[in-house]
Amino acid sequence: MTISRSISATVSLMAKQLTEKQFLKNYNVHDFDVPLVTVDMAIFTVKEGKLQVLVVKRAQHPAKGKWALPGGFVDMTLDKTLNDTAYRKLKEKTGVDTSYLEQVESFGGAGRDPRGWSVTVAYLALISSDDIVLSKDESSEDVTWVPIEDMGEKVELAFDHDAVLKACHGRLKGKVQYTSLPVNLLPADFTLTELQKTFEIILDKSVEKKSFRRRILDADILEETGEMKTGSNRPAKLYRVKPEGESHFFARSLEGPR
Amino acid sequence: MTISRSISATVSLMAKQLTEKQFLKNYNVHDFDVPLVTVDMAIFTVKEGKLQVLVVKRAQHPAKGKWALPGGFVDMTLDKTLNDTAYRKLKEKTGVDTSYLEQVESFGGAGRDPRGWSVTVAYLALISSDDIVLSKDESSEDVTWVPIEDMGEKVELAFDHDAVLKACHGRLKGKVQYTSLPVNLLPADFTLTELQKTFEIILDKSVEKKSFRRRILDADILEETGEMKTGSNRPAKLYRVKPEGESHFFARSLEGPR
DNA sequence: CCACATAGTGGCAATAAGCCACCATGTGGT
DNA sequence: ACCACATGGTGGCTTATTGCCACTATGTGG
Repeated sequence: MTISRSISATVSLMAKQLTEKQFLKNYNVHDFDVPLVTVDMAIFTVKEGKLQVLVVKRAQHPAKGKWALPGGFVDMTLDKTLNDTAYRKLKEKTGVDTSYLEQVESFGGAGRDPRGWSVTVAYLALISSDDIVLSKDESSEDVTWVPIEDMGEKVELAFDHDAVLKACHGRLKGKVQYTSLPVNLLPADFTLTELQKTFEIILDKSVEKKSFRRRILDADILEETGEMKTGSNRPAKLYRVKPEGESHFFARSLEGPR
Repeated sequence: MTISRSISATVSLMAKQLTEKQFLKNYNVHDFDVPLVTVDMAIFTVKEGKLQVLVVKRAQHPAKGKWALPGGFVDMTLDKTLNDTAYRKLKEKTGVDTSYLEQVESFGGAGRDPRGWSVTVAYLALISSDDIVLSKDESSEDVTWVPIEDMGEKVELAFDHDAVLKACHGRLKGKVQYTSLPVNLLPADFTLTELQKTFEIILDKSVEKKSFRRRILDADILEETGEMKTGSNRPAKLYRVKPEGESHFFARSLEGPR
């Protein structure tokens, strides 16, 4: 039984605690109020023509001062489910309380956090950049958007958050191939061209205009607002997502050029 | 370090322990060896023309005597990752140590287990019924296969395992639409008709023969063994999965008849 | 008032699935 | 030995969906 710790005062307590836990486990008795589980999330938005992720500078040890995905411990007094934790964290960091949210994968192991065996449940969130109200001052945390292409070189993540992010990014790219997910990255009203651009940014490749429009329109998930987006050149029809038309699955994936 | 204590004697310790944990959490110090996390799995096989799931009769409280999905606590002394736990559990229950294994979803909440807030990481496993060596006596647990269609009426699951199973079954059905997953439910060598039947059993609908064969063969994931399956009527070519041809994704989903 | 950029469409080619009839080749009964 | 039968396997057309690309439509701004 190895216990390495800097806080010497707790060492003796820990030893006893470990055996108590072991004992309790053997008798199938558990009623702890602090599950050793965290939720970490990859919150995506499209800003300045780039897919960006929200990262937070850690204010506490371990990895103090390093960038990490937003997240934290499940709070059993506040959260009834894991989803509650995810929504709470999303709200804390972005001010957004309704958005696309999806559980992606859980990462657990002895090596991923210096504090020992831990589990994190990774979530994917998509929000419109319009909705963001970054609460920089609120918790005096440094919060910022980083283009996904800059991750790894310009910004390095603590713990195994690079793997967590990779899983979330992979899920996003995968789903975009055969669903209408990207509508969740746009404001309520948008043009088809804006939607197509969003697809292209996520897939990092161009999409054929006619095919794209047919696909989306035939799916019958959008409705015209009646308004037009005016600005430069020919105005474009504005669309919004039909009620309950949120997540449509297509029979074929969005292919690239032959 | 002795672990000899009666359950009643631990009650008072429980209160202190909670505060110790709270203390530790506040200082971001965690080094417990018993994460309050379980892994539960839906182990599928196809037997007697039916998709079946492995269930275990619980030998201990809570839900003693009720059926449940196989699973259990992460053992930090044995498991380096969550996948290790899953593989260990799979081996314990079926004797199989290599098979298709995939993490599906995590379920966490205050209400899912009477012992309190808990998290389970659900896994999906596919094994060939040939490989099974049920270890009934080993842990004196009652272990049995149940056709998925009998779940709910003939067999009820403890905790929220019905939801866990539903998620795993849903994942399986979803993936079978556009991958070659079912090869993992067959023995090493099989005929195309056997593979097609497996698809049909999982999807619970018939699949067009020619379309199916084209799809699989064009994907170039199988190779002929050179042997023929003889038995009744015209013998059929035997195939096996090419090395690294395990999980092929198709551009289009497997549709039913129009 | 005209060039231009962007919105939106027509129509055919290419791809992959559905459909179904037909041929191939064993086993087993007489 | 032979033939009915069940199952394996294929040819070839139809249908559905996407790719392709040129062409038309309609505003803005000089």
